[in-house]
This record gives sequence, C-alpha cells and structure tokens, in this order.
Amino acid sequence: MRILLVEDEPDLGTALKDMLNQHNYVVDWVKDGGEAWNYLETKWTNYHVAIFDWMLPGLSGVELLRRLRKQNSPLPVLMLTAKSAVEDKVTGLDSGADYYLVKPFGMAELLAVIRALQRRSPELAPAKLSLGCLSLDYSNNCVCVCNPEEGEKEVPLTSKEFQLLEYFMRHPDRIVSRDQILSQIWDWNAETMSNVVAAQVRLLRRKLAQCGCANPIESIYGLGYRFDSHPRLAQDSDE
Amino acid sequence: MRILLVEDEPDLGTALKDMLNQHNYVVDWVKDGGEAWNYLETKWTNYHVAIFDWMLPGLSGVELLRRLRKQNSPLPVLMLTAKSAVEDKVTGLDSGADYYLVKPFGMAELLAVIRALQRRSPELAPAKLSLGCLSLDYSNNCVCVCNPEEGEKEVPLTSKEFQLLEYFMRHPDRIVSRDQILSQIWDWNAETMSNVVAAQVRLLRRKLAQCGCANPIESIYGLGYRFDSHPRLAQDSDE
DNA sequence: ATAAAAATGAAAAAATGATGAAATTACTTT
DNA sequence: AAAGTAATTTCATCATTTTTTCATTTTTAT
Repeated sequence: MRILLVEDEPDLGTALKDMLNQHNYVVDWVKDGGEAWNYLETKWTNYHVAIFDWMLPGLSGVELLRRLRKQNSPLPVLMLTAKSAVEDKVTGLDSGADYYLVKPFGMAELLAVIRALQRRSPELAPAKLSLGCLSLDYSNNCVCVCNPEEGEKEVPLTSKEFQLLEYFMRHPDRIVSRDQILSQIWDWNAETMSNVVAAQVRLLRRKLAQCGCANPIESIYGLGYRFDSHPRLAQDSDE
Repeated sequence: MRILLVEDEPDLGTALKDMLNQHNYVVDWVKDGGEAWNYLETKWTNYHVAIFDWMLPGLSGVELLRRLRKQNSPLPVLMLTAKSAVEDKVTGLDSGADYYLVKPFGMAELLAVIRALQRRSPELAPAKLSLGCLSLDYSNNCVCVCNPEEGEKEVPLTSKEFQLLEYFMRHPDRIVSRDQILSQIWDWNAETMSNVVAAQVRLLRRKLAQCGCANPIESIYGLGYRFDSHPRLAQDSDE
C-alpha cells in the first residue's frame, strides 16, 4: 500500500512517515506542492491514498486537489491541516478531498481514516452533474443550459423538479419506471394510483424548454421514461 | 438523492431533515436502531448515503454498521455522534463508517461531507441476457443484434414482445406450446380460444427481422414453437 | 385433395400517457 | 394569525400506442 505524503513541516512529516512505515505503508514524502504535482500529474496511479497539507510551498493542497480531480483521478485524498474553520472544511471537501482531518489529531485516528479510504470504491463520480448541454447547479437549485451562441441560460427549479432532473441525469440512457421514480423521490410505495410523476415530468419538460433545451425526456409507452445522455439545444433557439 | 437518517434526538433530527430537504435530498428519518435495520437489511440499495447516530434505542449505530458491512453493502455511511474520543473514532471507522463527524458540527460541513461521500458511490451495470447474436437489454427494453460487419443494431420492443422474447430466450431448443406461453405471459387459462400468441409471435418475428436476425422462432405444426439457441444473422443483410 | 393449423393484415378495443385547469398544500410576509 | 404567493397534486379529457380480435389466406400433414 503506497501513500503520497505532501507535508512541508519537517517534524510532522518525519513523524508521519515513520508511523506509516511502521504500519507497513510505503510512503513517498514530498515537501513542496510543485514537486508533488510532478509525482501526481502522470503517476497518481502508483498510489492508493494521498495525504495533503493545505499550506505548502509551491502549490497549495487545495490546488493539487483541483488539478488532480480535473484529470479525473479517483485517488482518495485526505486533507490534513490546521485550518479548522467550517468554510475551510467545505472548500477542502468540495475541491475533491475525501476526508478532512484537523490538526492536531491522533495517530490512531489517522490510521483508521486511511483504512476507511482504502475500503472505498475506486470509482469517482463527477462532483457536478452535467450531461450534454445541461448542468445541474446544486448551490442555486437551478439548471443551466450551455449555448455556444447565446451563452449560458439558467432557470430555477422547484425542489421536486430538481430531484426529478437529478434522478434522470444520474440514470441516463436507460428506462426508468414511474414506480422507481415514485419510490425514490416520493415516499410512496408503488401501486399508488397517482400521476404525480407525469405531472412533474411535464413541469420539468416545460422548464427545460424555457432555457432552450430540446426535450431530453423520452416517454416509453408502458414502461416509463428515458433520459438522453446527450441533451441537445432546441432547433429554434427563439424565445 | 435519498438519505437514510438514523437519529433519536427529536430536535436534531427535525433540524437535519429540514435542512437536508431544503437541499433537495429525499430523507427517511428513523429514530430507532431496530427500525433502521428493517429499512437497511433488504432495501439499502434505495439509499445513496446513510447517517447514523451512535447511541440509539434498539441497535446502536456501530451495530448497524457491522451488520450492513457483513452483507457487503457499499452504502456510504456517515457517523454523526457526540463521542469525540480517538478510540471511538477508530471504532466507528473500523466498523465500516466512511466518515466520522463529531457533534456539534456546522451544517455546511455536513453538506460538504455528504457531497464527498456521494462522489464515491458507484452505479450498477445494467443487465443483459444473450444468446447467439441476440441480446436482450433489460434497461432499455430492446433487442440487440450483434453483427460483426455492420456493428450492433438495436430495435425497441413493446412490453409483450419483450416478455415473449425473454421467455423464448430462457427456454431455447425446446418445444413450447401456445398454452404454456399463454399461461406464463398472459394470465389466462389455456383453452382460451384466442390468437394472441400467434399475433405476438408475428410482431416479434417482424422486429427481429428488422434488426437483421434470421427467424429463430420455428413453428412446430400442432405443438407450438421452438426457439433456436444459436440465433443467426439473416443471409441478405440488406434493408 | 382436404382438413387442421398457422400466418397475416386490418380494424377494434384496451391501456397508457399528455395536458390544462382546478384544488390542495406548503411556505412567506405582513 | 391571516393573507397572499408559490409549489404540488388531483382530476377529467384527449391523443397516442399497444394489444387483441377477426376474417382471410397460406401452409402443413395425411
């Protein structure tokens, strides 16, 4: 099990490396952000886990994370920093960290976190959901259509519309039944005689049309709906 | 995005549920460990993330985790508890938690952690049933003919066609009577003077021909049909 | 050649989904 | 607390697709 440790404080770095070595990890210790990027850019597959300090000479830990995730690397990353403010934790996690641990911490804790990271699936889903010309904006509850000619167009979504669109975008190119949708997004068991789903689909289609997207929700008679994995702009981009 | 929240304190539970709802999560809030296990034992696939308190009536959060992991469920779990000792964190994480968050915490932090966990939850691959050049795509209700020269060709099926083809593909190389089919796919007792089976067989044959497959459904005079276990491409792959 | 069985095309029947408007519910703002 | 607004759901109706029937033609086994 090979770990990339990026930490500029000599004392802590030495302590960590020794401790990890003692627990049978192979550790590459790098003290500079830029140097770390040299290791990561092409050779992140060599590692099973990475540990980043935030403040580093060269590139910061957050910057390393961003670059790594931009390359779609699924390498599990643990942020290990003195920055304990909630905003910092949010920034770190949203930049793609899998765990945020504040200094000082217990060695046993660090080891447990590393074990937890190792267990996790090596797959990494994209942080923000976008498909074709559509992207879902989690922070503003809206859908965004990217139109090369007219620029971006945003439309706010209601809560149900958002949940429905999210479900569709996470299950593109496959038929999803009304019952599946009903049980995922509503708290009802299937076999409820209701057409809420149809009604919400209609509302969602209207919103998507509003921002110039051709209807990506195909109705499959008797089965449900299928969401196109490559939503396109509507032909007549009027309105 | 559906979350199972297991928390017995009414105030915190309400606050969490409301807050998560506001961020477009569908939340099932359960206050008792035993009840939570009822949800999880068979239906953990319904959820994308779970949040466990440690101390609960019924089963503890750690016990829930152990049982869940014993079933090999990969559901991302966040432990949310007041126990802040390093040994507790280690116990929680080593029982299978993916993240350990100590109360009190910032809501923004919790949300960021949930987003981080979501990124690690993989999708399941869609199922297919194949026989010779044919394969039946369950997620899109279509039949797919694999043609080495022209690539794959897909044709969507209606639900009756799909059911019929599935029945044939699961019982290849043996004679199946109309009555058998009738009682399997239609819920009718035999001796119903009806032509439905023949009619659907005709529709199905047409669909298969459409995608370049030689008729694999042989009619056995007086007995029924026999489906070839090695469906072939049609000679003239025109059309 | 003949009678039974199966295939066929067209049309009827049934099932399903879309839709607009109205009713209900939830949420905000006085 | 009340009024007003927005969101969600229901309902009735209409359009579409699938499924079944029916009358006829074709095929099969004797």
